[in-house]
Amino acid sequence: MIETKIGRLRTALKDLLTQHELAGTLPTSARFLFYELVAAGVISKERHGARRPDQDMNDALISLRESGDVEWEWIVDETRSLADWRGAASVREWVLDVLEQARVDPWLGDAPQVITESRSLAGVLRVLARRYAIPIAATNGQVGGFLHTVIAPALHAGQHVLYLGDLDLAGDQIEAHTRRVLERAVGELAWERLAVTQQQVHDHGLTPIVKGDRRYADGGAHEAVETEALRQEVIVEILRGRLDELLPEPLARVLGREAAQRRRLAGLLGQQGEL
DNA sequence: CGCGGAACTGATCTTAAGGT
DNA sequence: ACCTTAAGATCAGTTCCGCG
Repeated sequence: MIETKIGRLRTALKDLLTQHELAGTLPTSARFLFYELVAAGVISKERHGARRPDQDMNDALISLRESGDVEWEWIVDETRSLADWRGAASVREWVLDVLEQARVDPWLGDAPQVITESRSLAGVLRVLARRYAIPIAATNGQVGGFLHTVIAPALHAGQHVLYLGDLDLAGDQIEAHTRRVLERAVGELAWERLAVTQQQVHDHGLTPIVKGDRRYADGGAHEAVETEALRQEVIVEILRGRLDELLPEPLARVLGREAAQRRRLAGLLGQQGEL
């Protein structure tokens, strides 16, 4: 067994992914794995030279995926997507194809909007958002146009916004800016910071790291806790718990009605023959 | 007060160089 | 030939500092 740096990283990654598999938190993202390995003390967040601290891990991850030790599907790439507008042989068949995606709104027209700072967080929360039939978006750091063109038009005054972002200087600035832009566009929102909060840092015994911000003449030293410092499992539970509290009706009942309606509609369409 | 430049947020991949 | 490390690329958008 060769104890190389990349070899150790591969082993640590493989173990970590096995844990994710057992915990049911797959897929995950490279960024989460990185922070979890940092938290576990396997790798350092400190930069040595010009190479970024996550690059060794990414190299290890790529080789694991290419060798087949890690399923490609276990890691989501938040930066890329496929736009697919293909049709079916007939409209009837198309409707049958997409019937699985048809949802009943458990929120009576007032679903909360989830907004995350990082793409990776939105990626791992997406399965939950789908189950609860709510919209989810990542700002991906500082952003302007996207808020005006996509998010604001889908929001209304008073709507619940559940925000998840880093607990640090830049994270606060990003949240404040996001909220300012959206509230100026649609009016006051029921804005709630779900994570990371000072309370969670306390409850989960998280240790803030000291970050600098070289935009500031004095070095801008400040304490910071990244969202990924809370384990993926914990973040998922935080959102799930809040959504359950906000739901006007237990989710299981709505999902039951939804499935029954789908079956009836599939039955009706099936009797129509070729249209 | 306006503006340019630098720094920051976010994510991942490729290529070159060095070592065995 | 293969493995590891180093360094670079790419993108949009916001915020802060300092200068004129």
